[in-house]
Amino acid sequence: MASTASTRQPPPTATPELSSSSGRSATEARSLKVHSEAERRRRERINGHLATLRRMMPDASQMDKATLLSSVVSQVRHLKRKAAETATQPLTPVPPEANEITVRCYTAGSDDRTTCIRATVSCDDRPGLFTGLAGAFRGLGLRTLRAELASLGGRAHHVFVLCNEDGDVGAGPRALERTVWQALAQVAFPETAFGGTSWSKRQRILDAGCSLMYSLRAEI
Amino acid sequence: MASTASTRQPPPTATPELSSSSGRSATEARSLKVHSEAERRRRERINGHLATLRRMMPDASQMDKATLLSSVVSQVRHLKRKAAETATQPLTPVPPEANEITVRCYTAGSDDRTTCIRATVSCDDRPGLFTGLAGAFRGLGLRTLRAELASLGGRAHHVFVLCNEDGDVGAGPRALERTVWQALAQVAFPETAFGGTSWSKRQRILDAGCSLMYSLRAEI
DNA sequence: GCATACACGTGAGGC
DNA sequence: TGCCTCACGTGTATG
Repeated sequence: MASTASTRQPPPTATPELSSSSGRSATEARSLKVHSEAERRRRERINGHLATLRRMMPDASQMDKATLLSSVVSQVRHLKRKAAETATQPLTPVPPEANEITVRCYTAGSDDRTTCIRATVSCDDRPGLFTGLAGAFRGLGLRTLRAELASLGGRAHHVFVLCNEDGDVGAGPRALERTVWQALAQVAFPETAFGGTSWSKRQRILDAGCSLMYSLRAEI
Repeated sequence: MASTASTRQPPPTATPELSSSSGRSATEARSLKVHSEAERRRRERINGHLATLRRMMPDASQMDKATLLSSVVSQVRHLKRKAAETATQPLTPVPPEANEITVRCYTAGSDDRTTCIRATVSCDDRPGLFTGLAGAFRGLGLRTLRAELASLGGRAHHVFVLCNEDGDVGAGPRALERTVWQALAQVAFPETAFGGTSWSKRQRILDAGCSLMYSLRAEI
């Protein structure tokens, strides 16, 4: 099934016996000719666009028409969703209502030497918050590779990607995560006395006093 | 041209005179029948996908097939470009090689009371740079609304959206831009003694000494 | 009448 | 061989 499709040669256009011999009047025959020619032009237009689509789709050179169109349908669906997602996500999303700090430590690159940290902070915004968070990383000897911040309606959401400057994880990734988390918590929620509240496992602590939820995720 | 296309009724499937009367053997006739039926199924598959595409495209209900396909081509092109743009833009792009600080002051919202500033900084990365820039805004009484930072290969690119905390532009937007620009320059390029170099107009200064280009843009 | 667009059945060629 | 896909010319409907 599915012959080469795009490289197929049409048979030499067997000219429909135009004149004489058949039970056709001359005008009938000519009108039939212009008709078939118009129809061929129509086919060429359609197949031209089909060929263009084939070139635009991945691995579509051997697909038959129906399969090609079906893949176009999926591709359009996929692209539409992707465009819609990224259109609302170019910057960090609208700051969520829940207060939350997440810290995840991972190794990037082919060698497992480069340790990266992804940290997010959602909290009430206030003057100096951003500076404070940035300073916290500096104090920990972490370099900021990427950062995104959105502030809206008194709420702020931050995303940071950091790396350990000396490439040394020290006491291990879990301990590093805990340290970062505590440093961020001190800046983001200074009013809350934060001890070493149960980092050992993923947990959610509902602080009834200020109606805040602090959650700590060891994985994502 | 272009009849309703999607609501067209096929003529009642004029069954090709199957048996008898024609100069066909019975097996020939039957094979011809299964052939034409297979061909119809094939057409139905293709047209089914075309109908799906028609539903997905805007205002395509009256298009003929060729026009529909041509609009699908444009749509896919458009979506691909959009997806590619936003895919590489969710974070700030790869840090450019040229050193540059841009500051633009504008009024956001329906009322012209809210003054915003968009500032970008491209420079060599170093520990504490991010903290320094964030601190510069803090020192100027500016609140950071949005921020993006990318650091790659020793280069860093920052985008900030700020607002004046007290909503007061003070000596006017141009003066504010100048102030912000100078503060950022002091952090980003401390080795360069930066005077009040010609803010008055958009300009580019090529500093031959360190092969850096500082450009200042009053508009974007 | 003319132009256009569609569905159809058929022949040809590829696995 | 049979099954599949394609291009073709035709009949027919619409404007």
